[in-house]
Amino acid sequence: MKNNNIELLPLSVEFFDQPTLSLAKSLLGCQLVKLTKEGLTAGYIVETEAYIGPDDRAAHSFNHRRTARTEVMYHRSGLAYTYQMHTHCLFNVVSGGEGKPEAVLIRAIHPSSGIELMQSRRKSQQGVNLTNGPGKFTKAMQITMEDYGHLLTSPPLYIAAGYKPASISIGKRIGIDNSGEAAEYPWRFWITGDKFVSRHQEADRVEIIE
DNA sequence: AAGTTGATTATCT
DNA sequence: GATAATCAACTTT
Repeated sequence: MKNNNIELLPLSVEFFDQPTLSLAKSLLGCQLVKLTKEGLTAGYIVETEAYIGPDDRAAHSFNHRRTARTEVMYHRSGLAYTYQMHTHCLFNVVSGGEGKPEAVLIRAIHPSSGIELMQSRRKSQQGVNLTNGPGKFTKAMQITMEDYGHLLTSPPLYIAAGYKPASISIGKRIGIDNSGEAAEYPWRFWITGDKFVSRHQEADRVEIIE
């Protein structure tokens, strides 16, 4: 068995030029590709969350907190925003365009290429635990702070076309209990029924794609 | 000095 | 499968 990656070509930068909520949905089913010296890893994006600052209390850019850390959120759509959370690195796609600090957090991927390499990076885990969480797939794909600010249209890290999900579930975001009413916004999107989704909560709504 | 989440392991069902 | 306890780093003020 081998992994052929013939079709893993980057999407053009225009893809990222759409409203954040729309982009969060459009990213579902796309592939996230990371190229390293050890080889290529890729996976279908199966879970995303939209963060729409400065009015979104859960966003790092809430209240226009423009700092060294959030700086990249104020720039062009399609850049990578990575941030460190204790031992984990979390990965976001910048959206909203120049001057609007918005982003889409990628929470889970479904491996498509380089699975053996991912497993070697996460020895103790197998099956869905390989990549079913925002800190898990970054480790499996070796996405780090070095990717901060990288435009996602070229190696070593980019978004490629994937497949069109049959059904998208929509619900509340995860892990933002302290964010007031922002915690209720239905800004989490996942591919209905995919095993690699990080948490199985009830959807507020399910959209069937034609 | 305070604020910020997710991964892992263990335990019990 | 679900839940609870525990562990770990960096950014901003």
